[in-house]
Amino acid sequence: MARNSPARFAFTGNRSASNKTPREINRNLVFNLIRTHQPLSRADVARLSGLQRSTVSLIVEILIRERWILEGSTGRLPRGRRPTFLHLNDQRAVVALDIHTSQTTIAVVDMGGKILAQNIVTLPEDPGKAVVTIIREVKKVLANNGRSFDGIGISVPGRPEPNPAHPIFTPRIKWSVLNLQTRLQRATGLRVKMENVANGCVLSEVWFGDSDGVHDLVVVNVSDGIGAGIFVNGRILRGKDGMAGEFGHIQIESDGPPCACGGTGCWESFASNRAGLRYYQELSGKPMLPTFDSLLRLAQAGDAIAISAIEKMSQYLGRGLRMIAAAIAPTEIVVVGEITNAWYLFGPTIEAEMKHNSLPGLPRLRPSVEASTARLRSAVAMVMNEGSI
Amino acid sequence: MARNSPARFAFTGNRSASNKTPREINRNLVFNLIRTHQPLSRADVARLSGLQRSTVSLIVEILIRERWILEGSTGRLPRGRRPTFLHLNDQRAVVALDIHTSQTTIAVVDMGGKILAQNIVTLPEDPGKAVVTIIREVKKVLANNGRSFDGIGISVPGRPEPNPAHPIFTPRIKWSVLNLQTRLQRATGLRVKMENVANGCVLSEVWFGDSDGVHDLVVVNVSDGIGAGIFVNGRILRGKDGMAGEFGHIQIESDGPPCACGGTGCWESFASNRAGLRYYQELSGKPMLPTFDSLLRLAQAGDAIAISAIEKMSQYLGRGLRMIAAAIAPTEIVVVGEITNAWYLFGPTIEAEMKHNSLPGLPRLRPSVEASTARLRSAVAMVMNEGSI
DNA sequence: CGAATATAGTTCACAGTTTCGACAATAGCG
DNA sequence: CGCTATTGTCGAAACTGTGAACTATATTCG
Repeated sequence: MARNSPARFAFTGNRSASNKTPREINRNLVFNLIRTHQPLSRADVARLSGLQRSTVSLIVEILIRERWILEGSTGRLPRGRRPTFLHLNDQRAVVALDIHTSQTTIAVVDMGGKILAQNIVTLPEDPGKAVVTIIREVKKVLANNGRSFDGIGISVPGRPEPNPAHPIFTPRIKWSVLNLQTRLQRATGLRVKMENVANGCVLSEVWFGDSDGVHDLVVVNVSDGIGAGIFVNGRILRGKDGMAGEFGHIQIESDGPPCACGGTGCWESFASNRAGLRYYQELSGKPMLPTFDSLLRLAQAGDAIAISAIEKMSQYLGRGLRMIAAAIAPTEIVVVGEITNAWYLFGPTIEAEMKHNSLPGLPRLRPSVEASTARLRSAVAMVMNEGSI
Repeated sequence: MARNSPARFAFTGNRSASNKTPREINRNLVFNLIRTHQPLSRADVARLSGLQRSTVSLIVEILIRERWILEGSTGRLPRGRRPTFLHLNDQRAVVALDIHTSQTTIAVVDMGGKILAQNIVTLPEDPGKAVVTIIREVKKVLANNGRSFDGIGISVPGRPEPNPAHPIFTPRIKWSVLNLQTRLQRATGLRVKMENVANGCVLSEVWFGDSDGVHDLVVVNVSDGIGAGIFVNGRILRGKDGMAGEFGHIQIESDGPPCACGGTGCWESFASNRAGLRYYQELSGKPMLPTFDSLLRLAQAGDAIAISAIEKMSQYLGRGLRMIAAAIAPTEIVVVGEITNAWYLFGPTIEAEMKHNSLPGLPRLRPSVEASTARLRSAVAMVMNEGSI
């Protein structure tokens, strides 16, 4: 009656495989191993991938011919033939745009994630002029570098999913980012990719992170609003129209303040930078501070009211992260935003609030180090990643 | 400067591919096509899969030899050779267990999802006796059927993820479900798989659903508590220790009633069946009704207080679904539970509340038809699915 | 100094796949 | 009966990874 159960039937997708499929898979595997572990010899790659040395040699030959990787120096071993190290072709690079409401950074990043050049531009208020300025600056970068560029990656706040049915969900940026994408593409001839900030940071973590087993991860971007990038089962959870991860607009109190989204009591009304500034105003009775950085500086200087405001903001942050933990149960939550510049003021309160009354198995919490670097590096991942994440 | 960009580098996983890999992929593809679209001729499969007819023939030969599928009758066409229809081998079946707090259903389900036999057992309170009863009943089923069984699939409330670090999270079931799994396996020699109810319904939707492009989907199980199964990017989102989808324990009011999880103001305290019963008690001043079904019957009979209680419960359900929509942005939310037996009392209020102050792009909302069937059918998917979903 | 040992990288015959064109089987239609 | 269309099979060709044998190169030890 019982039957030995040999093969079962996995869902391997809806596309059929040809006899070229294994090469495609192994090519990706070899390249990604070199990308993340460089320098590496052919034999190293064979050991890490489980492929035969002969197969690795064939694939490496292709990758060299296509100028993705280069042969470098030879290594030294206790005995035996010396290995030839392989590494990424660092002549190939992308242009990275990191667009904020206040300022925009334009940079050159090589395929290994190294930032080779970087400058900050303040964009004009006028939508049309802003786009023109960006295009001009990008062209300047392209002209001033002898390198070949593989594309342009843009990190933007909001949700730049190209669905004509819904307007782009980019609060507080007046000009159309979608417009920018097509115009840049036409002006430069390069592939232009765009990603939400939080998703961009996820890509950076995944492409340049040192963890081999890429675990489930949520990146929470705390800024004027709060958005999250969700990485689960090896892919970014985008959802319909790219709207997944909008935890900032989840109602956490029924009698909360109104939000720009039309609702009331949204999490970001209680836990964003703007909420922190509001708390300071309410507690101090003084006029609203001009920037969140000024609140941080006050708190760092020991201002009791500023510290209280940050305390309150942190409590709500922790409560929201608890919500994310219950919904997604990631192994790790990474926080991005201005608050990471003074994490010691936030972290303990956030962690305490998360631990309070939560389900078992809380995720690790970690502030992003060098988030601006992460945003720029994400451009590489955007250009390289062909919709596979 | 610009470079034509041919191949990019997808993350295709960490395992290398051999020259047998395409066969494995195509075998799965062919089988799943036949499984979901039967009956189908070889030529049909070739058209649907994009594979050559010759390749399909080779794979079909294997599937027939391994007794997964059978050749059936021949079709009739306007002209040309008559096709031979292929269909699942309906002699192969699994045993399905649908465990509730109150009662347990045991059934025989063939690979096509047809329920061949079914009987309901009331389990003794005592943990040890309950397990013994289940094993006895399963053995009875195995003996009374001439069929060969591929395994046993069990649908349980709670989170039966096998992590020794955390106790199984199965509220209100006293005996260890993990214990049941190993003991059943030993007693029958069959592979025994277990899944949370909500995830099981997701599996049913995905394996037996008529949609080809399997979209993102969240199944919300409304019962004594509320749990959700999340299907995104072609896989179930399980999260750390299988704890993803615990929306029921997200705090939606800071001053809410205490919850069994230790927190306060959890969504399920406001929107579960128990909440509905509590509302009725509060509004009527009468003692607590014995079952949720009795509340439904009162409302169906026109009892104004019962209807009010359901109204209140529905509002909170809608609010929570809005939360799920913001977090996951699925294309569809399927509701499972007793409330689907009187959906007309709940649906309109839930939908109205969801629409109220939500982000653009709300998911479709749909009550599950025949949820008990879905739970039983999920056993097939559990047994067949080798961790690929 | 030379042999032994060990490692890196290459070569080649072979087996597993899909593809693609050719072909046989089969049916309807004029 | 011949024409056309469709299904299913066959076989050569192309692509791929495997695994053993082989070359290249370095260290160590007698």
